[in-house]
Amino acid sequence: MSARRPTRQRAALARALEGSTQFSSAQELHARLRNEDTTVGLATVYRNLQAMASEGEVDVIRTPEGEALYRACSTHHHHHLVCRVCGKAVEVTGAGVEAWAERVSAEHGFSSVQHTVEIVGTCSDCS
Amino acid sequence: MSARRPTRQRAALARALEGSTQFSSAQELHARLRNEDTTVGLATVYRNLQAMASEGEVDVIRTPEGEALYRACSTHHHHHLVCRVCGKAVEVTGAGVEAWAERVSAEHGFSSVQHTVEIVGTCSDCS
DNA sequence: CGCCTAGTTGACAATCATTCTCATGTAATC
DNA sequence: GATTACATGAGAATGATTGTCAACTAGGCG
Repeated sequence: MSARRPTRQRAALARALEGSTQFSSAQELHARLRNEDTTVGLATVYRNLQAMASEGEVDVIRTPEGEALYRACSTHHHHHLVCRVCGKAVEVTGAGVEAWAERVSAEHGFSSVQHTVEIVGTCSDCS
Repeated sequence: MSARRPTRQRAALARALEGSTQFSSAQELHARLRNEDTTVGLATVYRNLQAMASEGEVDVIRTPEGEALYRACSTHHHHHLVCRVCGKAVEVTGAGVEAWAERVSAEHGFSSVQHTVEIVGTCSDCS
């Protein structure tokens, strides 16, 4: 919970994340920074992404291939609707889903549940 | 879509999958086979797992670390409630969730949608 | 302002799951 | 039994991610 120290690298990474509404891989973010003025080490990108994720500042999803994708994210609980072609992501909420997850978990005696919901499809621009 | 050829290795893998109700990684399955009489190459395990997954014979989920886990699975559409401690997995269905996913997708102009829902918690035995 | 200390960084090696390569094996067909 | 196309296995290759460790720097202190 210690306040992390603001650094040039961290700021650049945050900027790169804010600059896109789509999910990007760590590698992409690293490359994007490299193409600009700022140079940030790959390990640093990973470290900060991890830190930001555990602070809830970014969201993480996984491609079917298992690669992690990150995106700056508002802090309320929500899920994603992702275009499989262009990667565009829309945040969606669903009170019904939350309730369903709770109920199902309780029915089976599970506690401390978390859930992930990802919807993948083809958006109107790409179909 | 060609019928795959039945082989000793494929059968052994199928048996290993049937033998457990929990999700197992490809590495685990490979090790389990190795400990028994049957020896199956790691590449073969991956190849068959992949083939079986695309035929819908097994389900695939990903650990938070990105490792793929497989499990023999009945063919109807459903989701999983997984214990984060012991790995026990319960199949759950939720008509409400399906409907919600459809509606949300349509609202945003998405088509050909697929969705994944995973609920992770601590089961009664492990809490 | 100059110094100290602990958190940060970056280059690169190391890991680890997964995929690729290609020579060899084998099920199905004739 | 001969043929052929698909399957297998050993090991190399890949590629994302993590670990290592010396060099760097933000912030507090005098």
